[in-house]
Amino acid sequence: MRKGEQTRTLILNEAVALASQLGLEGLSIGSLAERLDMSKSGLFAHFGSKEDLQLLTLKRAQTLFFDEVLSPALKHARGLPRLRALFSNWLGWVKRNDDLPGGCLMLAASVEYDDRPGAVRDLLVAGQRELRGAVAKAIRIAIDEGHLEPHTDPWQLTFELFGIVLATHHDFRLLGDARALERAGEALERLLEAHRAAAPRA
Amino acid sequence: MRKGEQTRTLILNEAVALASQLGLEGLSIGSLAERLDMSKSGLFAHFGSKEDLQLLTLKRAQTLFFDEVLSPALKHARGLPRLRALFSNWLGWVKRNDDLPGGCLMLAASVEYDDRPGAVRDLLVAGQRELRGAVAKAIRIAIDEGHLEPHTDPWQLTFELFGIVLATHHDFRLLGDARALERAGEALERLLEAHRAAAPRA
DNA sequence: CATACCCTAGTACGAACGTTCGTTAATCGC
DNA sequence: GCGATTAACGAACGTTCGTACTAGGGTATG
Repeated sequence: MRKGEQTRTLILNEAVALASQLGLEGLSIGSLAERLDMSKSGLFAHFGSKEDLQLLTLKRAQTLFFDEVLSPALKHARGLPRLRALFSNWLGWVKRNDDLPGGCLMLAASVEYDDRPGAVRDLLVAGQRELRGAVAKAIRIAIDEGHLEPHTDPWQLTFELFGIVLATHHDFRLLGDARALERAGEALERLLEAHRAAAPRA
Repeated sequence: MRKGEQTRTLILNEAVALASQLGLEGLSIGSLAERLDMSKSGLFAHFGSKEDLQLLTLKRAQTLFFDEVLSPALKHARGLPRLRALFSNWLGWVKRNDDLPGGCLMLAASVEYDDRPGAVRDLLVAGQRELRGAVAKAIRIAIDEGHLEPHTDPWQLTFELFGIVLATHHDFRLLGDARALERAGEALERLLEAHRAAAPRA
């Protein structure tokens, strides 16, 4: 890897951490440079504009998410086990503090850009659509496997799962309530129980 | 009412709208003054500092919320009717566009300040605690009335209700998905059904 | 080892930020 | 209606913002 490319990666990693605390808009080139012991201009040269930096920062966070939440879940058995793994990984992502000290960046950016049209918002929407699709697919597979009852609506269940994660994030981050994780687990179980197939096919 | 007091109210109303779009941090005194055809210094004189403006803006939004969501719900019959009214009002708050063009200000501020200690965060936490307490109380009443089964955990149910609202806000605001409101209704029904008392006492 | 390129730092810019100042104009209580 | 109080203004403060330049040193390739 070229020198520039590796410092660029270094910059983006720090940018993800900083943006998770200050938001994508609050993330400033000056403070980012200071954190990395670089000059503002030297850092800026890596990105043509601030929007580029924001987009690449968001993309980096999305990649991290898919690598650490979605991808590992695919290693688990199709159906409920995979769905549970996905949920568990997701909660792990929510509470991770090392490279996301301010909580999920996509979530923060969603609130920030939900009424600000542009490339950032488009990227957020695309990522969210991809995530929803993946969850819904996992649910559909669980139905096919006979783990969930056939009448289960994958999109509705995805919606409710997402709600649990959002509430967990909120309680864990703002209120500092660690019990939110147990609450999330309980909510998941009740949700799955309500849609559990009467008699497993296999 | 004194002259200063009424322009102050005018300022705060506009501040709530602007902050709902740009966040409490993104809300700048200059742009706010421009919107109101005032001078920056004239506006600033009403508040000793930007943090004061932020705090008063947030308080105004909280008052609006309690007046339009919680308070009207108390007029409905104790138990499930009141709980449903509360939820319905809440969804109405989420989708209102006139004075909250950028979505719920408390929610935006929560994401912005969840990792920024200070007076703003404290106010947010206090408001959230009050809200949670009110919802949990409504649930407890519904249990006492025999509408929900006695083993229902009010805090757990409050948590899950909150999750549904959060997911609705997200889908409605970021994805522009109006079906989120129907999804929320369906999720509420499933949740209430799971906790419904077998035989109503009254 | 030499050369070409790629980084990075330095400097400067106009604009916007929150804040303070002194002053004028409007409003209030008597 | 007069005098005291309050509301609003315009200008300027120092700082930080994102963004252009110009050089010079480090790195990788021939």
